[in-house]
Amino acid sequence: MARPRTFDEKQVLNAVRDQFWDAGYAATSLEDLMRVSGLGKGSLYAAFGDKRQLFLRVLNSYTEANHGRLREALAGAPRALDALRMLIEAPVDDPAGTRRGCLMANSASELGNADPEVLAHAHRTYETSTALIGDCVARAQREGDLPAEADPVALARALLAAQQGLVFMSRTGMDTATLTATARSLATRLLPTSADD
Amino acid sequence: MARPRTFDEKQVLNAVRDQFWDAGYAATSLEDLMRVSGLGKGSLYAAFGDKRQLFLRVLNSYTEANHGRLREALAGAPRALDALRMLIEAPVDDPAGTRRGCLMANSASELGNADPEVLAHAHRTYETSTALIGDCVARAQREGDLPAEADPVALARALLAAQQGLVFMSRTGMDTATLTATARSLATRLLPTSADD
DNA sequence: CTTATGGTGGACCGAACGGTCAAGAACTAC
DNA sequence: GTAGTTCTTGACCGTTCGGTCCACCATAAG
Repeated sequence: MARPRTFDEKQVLNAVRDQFWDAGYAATSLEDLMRVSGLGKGSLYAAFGDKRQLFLRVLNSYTEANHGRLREALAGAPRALDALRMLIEAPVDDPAGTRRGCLMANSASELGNADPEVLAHAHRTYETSTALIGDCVARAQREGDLPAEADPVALARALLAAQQGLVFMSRTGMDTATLTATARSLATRLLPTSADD
Repeated sequence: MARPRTFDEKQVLNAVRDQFWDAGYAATSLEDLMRVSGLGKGSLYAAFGDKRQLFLRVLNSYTEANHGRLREALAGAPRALDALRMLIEAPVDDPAGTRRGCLMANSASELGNADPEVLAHAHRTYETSTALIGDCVARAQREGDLPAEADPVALARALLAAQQGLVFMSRTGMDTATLTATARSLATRLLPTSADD
């Protein structure tokens, strides 16, 4: 009935996400968004609304994708403890050139005070992550790999904080070897097993 | 010989620091800086150079002040272990209204990809912090409060990562009680004592 | 006093910003 | 074919940006 779109929405959102991820929200101009998406201003506005709406949409799809991957990783691991270890050591695998940190964390840092919605989104994201990790901790306890007396949620929060801290250090350009050592150090202390002692 | 300045440099730098801290670098305009400092554009430029130079100067004095305070806290504590505990639990004390995170961390997140100098500064900062904390860990080991077999620097890095992670969670608006519990959870696991076991 | 020196504040600049809009192009339904 | 609808493009708008510049001012030295 009408002219069809010439762009793929997912591709555009990915390109826009990378731009925001690389430069931050404020430092990304509409011209940047036009360049990376290949769309004109009018098309961008008609399809996604203004800059902030587009950003929030990107942020949402980013965290949803992240949670999906986290869910898979935690559910798919043969032993829950392995999944938790990988969670902590994952930040290390980022190639040295692409240490952009976590888009959600970067955005919360940049826009926290100015945009309560971003802060609220970050808060919700961490709650969901905590729940996912907490379930995995409980499973590891049932599997006998973690002491049963620990509170799964408290440990999950500790793991999440440690992971975010690691992502941060990674972003500052810490060399891979040191980063790996730090991740191991944290994993060993936060995820004690009888083998470690 | 000439007209004296009518402003106090430290006051101006503090005001400017708070502005950058609240709004971030890109979202802070020269008009904002004029408002919070009470100076005209000409005075700002004559005294501190352009926006970026002023920002870098603020960042430097911020981290220096932070390291000074850290040095004092670590050196002044009767027992080193107490200082390390306080290091981890400090993020909790931030009043709920002023959860602005760490200026250095926020800046690295916002400008990391765009300004290598900021990234390098963050890297140097973390190295210095690690050294300070590492010394304190070694002292705690000498005082018999921490297992002697652990590598002080590795533990220092783990503590630093955990602390940065906590500051992050604090920034997202996590309620104080949960934040406290998370800090305790981390402190207990990263700083084990015979009493805790 | 006069003069030299540096501080101050605001007018001014070109560029870039986010956002709007209208005219035309590409498609489907008929 | 024609009509109707959506998408695309780029010109255009007012605002704000970071930065420069200069006339003016307050002081100290002589």
